[in-house]
Amino acid sequence: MAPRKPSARVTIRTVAADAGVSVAAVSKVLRNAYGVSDALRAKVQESITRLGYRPHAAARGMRGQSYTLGVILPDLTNPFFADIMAGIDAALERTEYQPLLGVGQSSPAVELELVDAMLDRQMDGLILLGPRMTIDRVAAIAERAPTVVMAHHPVGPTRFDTVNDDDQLGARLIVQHLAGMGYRSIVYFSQDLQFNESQVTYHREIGYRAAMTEAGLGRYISVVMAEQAPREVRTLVRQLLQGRPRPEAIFCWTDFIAFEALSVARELGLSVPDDVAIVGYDNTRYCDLAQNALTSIDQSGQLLGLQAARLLVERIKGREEAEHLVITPRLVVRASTVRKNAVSTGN
Amino acid sequence: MAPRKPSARVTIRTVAADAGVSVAAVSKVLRNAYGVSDALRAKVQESITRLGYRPHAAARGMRGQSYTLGVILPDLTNPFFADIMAGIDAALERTEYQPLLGVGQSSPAVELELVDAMLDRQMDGLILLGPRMTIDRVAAIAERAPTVVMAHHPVGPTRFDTVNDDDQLGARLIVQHLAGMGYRSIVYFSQDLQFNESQVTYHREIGYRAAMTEAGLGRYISVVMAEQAPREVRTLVRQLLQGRPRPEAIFCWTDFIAFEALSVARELGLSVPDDVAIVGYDNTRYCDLAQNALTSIDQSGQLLGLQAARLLVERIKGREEAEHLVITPRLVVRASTVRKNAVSTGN
DNA sequence: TTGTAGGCGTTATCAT
DNA sequence: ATGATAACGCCTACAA
Repeated sequence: MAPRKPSARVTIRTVAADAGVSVAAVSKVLRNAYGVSDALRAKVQESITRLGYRPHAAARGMRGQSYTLGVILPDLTNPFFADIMAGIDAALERTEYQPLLGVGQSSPAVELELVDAMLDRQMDGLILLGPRMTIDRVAAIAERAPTVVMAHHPVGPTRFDTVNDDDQLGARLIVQHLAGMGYRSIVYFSQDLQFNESQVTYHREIGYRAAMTEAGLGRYISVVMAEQAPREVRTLVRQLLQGRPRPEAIFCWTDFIAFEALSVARELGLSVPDDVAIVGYDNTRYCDLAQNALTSIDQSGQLLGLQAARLLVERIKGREEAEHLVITPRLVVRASTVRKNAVSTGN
Repeated sequence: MAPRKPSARVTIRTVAADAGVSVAAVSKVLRNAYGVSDALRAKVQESITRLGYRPHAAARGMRGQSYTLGVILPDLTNPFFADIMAGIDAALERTEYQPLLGVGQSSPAVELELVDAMLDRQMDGLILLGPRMTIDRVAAIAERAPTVVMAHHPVGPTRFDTVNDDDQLGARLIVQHLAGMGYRSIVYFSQDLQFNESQVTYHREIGYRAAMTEAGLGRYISVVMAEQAPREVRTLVRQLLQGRPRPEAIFCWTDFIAFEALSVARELGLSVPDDVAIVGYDNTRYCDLAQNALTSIDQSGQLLGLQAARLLVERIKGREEAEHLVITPRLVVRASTVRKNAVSTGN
C-alpha cells in the first residue's frame, strides 16, 4: 500500500525558492504585511497558486493566528441555530477565518471543556451561543481570548461583546398581541435554570410581567418552569391544560416547547386557538407548517450571526471597548393565536 | 487595561523542571509511550495537575497528532444529526480526541473547502456525514487522511470506512407496511441530485422499486425529485396532491420533506391518512408530535455516530483494511399511515 | 525592500 | 529507564 502522503509538503520555503525570493517576503505577502513591492507580490502569488501552497495552520498557530474561530452551540436540535450559522458563514465568507463548531450539550461543564479544547487549539476567538454557564465564567473566558456572546445578556461592564435580540420587547409584543385578541390568563412557560439574570428566558419573563401589568392582567401573571427534556415539558403542559381554570394562552420561551404544547393540546382534544392559544419564540422554519401555524417572534438569526462574526473579527483585530448589539424582534402572527370563531360569531 | 495573558504559559518544560525530570520523560507520560517507570509517571502526573498544564495543540500538530477530529455535516436544520453527534460525543468521551464540526451547506464546493480547512489544521481524521460530493472526491480525501463516511454508500473497494443503515431495507419496510395497509399508488419523493449511486436516496429508491414490484404494485412505481428548498418541495407536493389520480401514499426520503407534505395536505383540506398516507425517514423527534404523528424509519443516529467515531479512532491508530458497517433500520408506525375510518365503518 | 536567524511547544530519534 | 536534541512550518525582530 502506498503511504498516506506520497507528495512532499509545499512549505513557505518551497514557494520562496520557486519565486526566487526569501521566506520573509512570502510570509509578508501571505499576511498582507507592510513593505512588499507589487512586483514581488505578483511573483509570489503566482508561485503560490501554481504550487497549490496552503499555509500550515498549526505552524501559524504557534507564532501568530490560527485563523480559526470557535462557535459553541448548546445543542443541534434547535433549527434556529442553523440561521445563526448561516449568518456567521456569510460574514466570514471572504475572510481567511474558518468557523468550527462545538456542541455544549446544554451543560456548563461540557461548555467549559469545549472552551478549553478550543483555546488549546489556539483559536483566535470564540462565539458563545446561549451559554448555560454563569456570566462570571463567560467573563473569565473573555480574559483569555476575544469573545462574543449571543443570546446571553451582559450585566454591568464587560470585556466581551454581546449580540442579542430585545427579549423584553419580544415578550411584550407577544403579550400585547394576545391581550389585543382578548386573551387574559396568559401563562409564561420558561426554562428551569439556576437563577441567572443574563439568560434570555429571564429577560423574556421581565417583559412578560411588565406587559401583563400594563395590560391590566397583573392578576393573571403565572410562570411555569421546566427542564427542556420533552417528557417533562409534556407533563407540565398537560397539567396546565387539564387544570381548572385552564389558561387561555401559553407563551413558550422557544418554539420547540410550543410544538410540544401544540401536541399535548391536540392529544387532549383541545382546539388551538379556540380553547387555548399558543405562542413560540424564534420563528424557526417549522412555525410555517400548517400543522403548527405557530405565532412566534422573529429575531433574524442570520442577522444576529452576521453581526456576531463581524464583532469578533473586529475584536481580534484589536478593538478593546465592548459592544453590545440589540436587534429589534418582530412578531409573526399565525393561526395559533387568531380565533376562528370570530367569523362564526359574525354569521 | 491588563494584557490578555498575564500568566506565562505552562509548557512541557515547566512541568519537566517542576518534576525534576527531562522534557522527553514528560512527553512520554503524556503519550503513554513505552519506557517510563511508575515512579516517574506519578511524579510527572502530579506536576501536571498541580500546574494545570495543558498540551499546546498547535505545537502537537506540528510534530504528532492534533487530537482533533473533523465532522462535516450537510446542514444544521435536520435534527437527525443531533442524534449522530450525541453518538460521536459518547464514543469520544473518554479519549483525548475532540470532535469539531463544520457545516457543508449541502454544497460539494463548500464541503471540499471545509475538508481543506480541516486538513490545514492538522486534523487527525474526518467524519463525512451524507457528503454531497462525488465518491471519487471522497476517495481522494481518504488518501490524505483517515476518513469515515456516514450515510453514503461505498461502491467497490475503498480506503475509507463507511457506516450506513440498510437504506434498501428501510425503503422496503415502508412499502411493505403501506401495501399491507391497502395503499397501492405509492410515490417515492426523492432528492434532486446529480445521479450518484452512493447517495442514500438512490439506495432507498432501489428498495422502493424492488418492494413495489414484489408487492405486485410495479405499475404504480413513481419517483419524484426535488431540490431541498422548502418552497420547491411544497410546490411539487401540491402538484402531486392535486393531480388526478391523486396518489394514495407518499414516501418521503427524509422526515423534513414529510412534514412539508403534511402541511400541504392540510392546506388542501385532505385528511392524513384517509385521503393520503405520508411516511418519512430518520424518525427525528418531531415525528412524535401529535400534529405530525409521522410513520418513519428509525436508523438509530446515536449508534451510527458511535460506530463511526470508533472506526475513525481505530483507523487513526493504524488499521488499513476498510470496514463497512450496516445498521438494521426499524419501522415506527404512527397515525400518518393508519386509517381511522376502519373504526367509523364499523359503526 | 529584502534576507537571516532564532524561537514557538511538541515529538521522536538516538545516546547514555 | 531516562535524557539531550534535532526537526516540524511559520512569524518577526533585526540586519543589510
